[in-house]
Amino acid sequence: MTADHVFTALASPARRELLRLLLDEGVQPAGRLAERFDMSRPSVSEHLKVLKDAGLVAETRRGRERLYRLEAAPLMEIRDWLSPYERFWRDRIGGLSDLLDEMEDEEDA
Amino acid sequence: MTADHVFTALASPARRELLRLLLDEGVQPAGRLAERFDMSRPSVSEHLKVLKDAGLVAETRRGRERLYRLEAAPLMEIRDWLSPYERFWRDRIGGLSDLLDEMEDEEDA
DNA sequence: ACTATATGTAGGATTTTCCCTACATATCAA
DNA sequence: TTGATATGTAGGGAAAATCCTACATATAGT
Repeated sequence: MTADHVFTALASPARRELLRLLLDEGVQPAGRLAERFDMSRPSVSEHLKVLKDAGLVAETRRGRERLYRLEAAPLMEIRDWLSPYERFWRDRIGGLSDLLDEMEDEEDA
Repeated sequence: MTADHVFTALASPARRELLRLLLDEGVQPAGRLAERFDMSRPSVSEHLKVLKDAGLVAETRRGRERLYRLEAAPLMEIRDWLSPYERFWRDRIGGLSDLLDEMEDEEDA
């Protein structure tokens, strides 16, 4: 459930696709999700486990199937991690921070 | 330089730390960056290469050293990827989308 | 030219990830 | 109870990531 787990979970295209499916199509049982992949069902199940450990999905048991739903909250951590960088690429267009960076660099020149 | 490369690059704590150092302290030569890590200098060099391939850093040669600078633009892609999920976790507090998700789920009930 | 410095690359050992095929478990339906 | 369905887990093999120690290359300084 740490930020590290979240970054790791997002590193896999298959897992990002799982999140997308849950976002676009809502809660679904594991089997229905697995159908969409060019991969064995147990492998998809493993990916779901990684997502669950990262807190990105939650499961609810309904009869013999398990419904997975998106838990987007951990993505807030990614957003928070990202935000300090926004300033940087916004300013680069103006070129001001470029100048500042150059000056900073002169420290060891 | 694809989004996939960026996600992969961000999956490593060492590489995220490199980005943070460049953000907080500005342009630096490879050696000064490597000093901060509990890891061999060549390993840090490899991490820098991964970041460079992802477009997250750029290098400039100055004499015998290579200055690395942050290139935050690819992080915009991450931000874009993230944005569709914002709606989701914002709404969950109100509980409205929970209801909608439940309804969507009833499709196959 | 010669030595020291800054850095990337090669090659390899270890660990981790990814994906598969069995198999176990639980539930549903007759 | 019996058989089918839905799903997770075990075990293992192949591929990729990670990190290391040499080594090669280029520049700086004397």
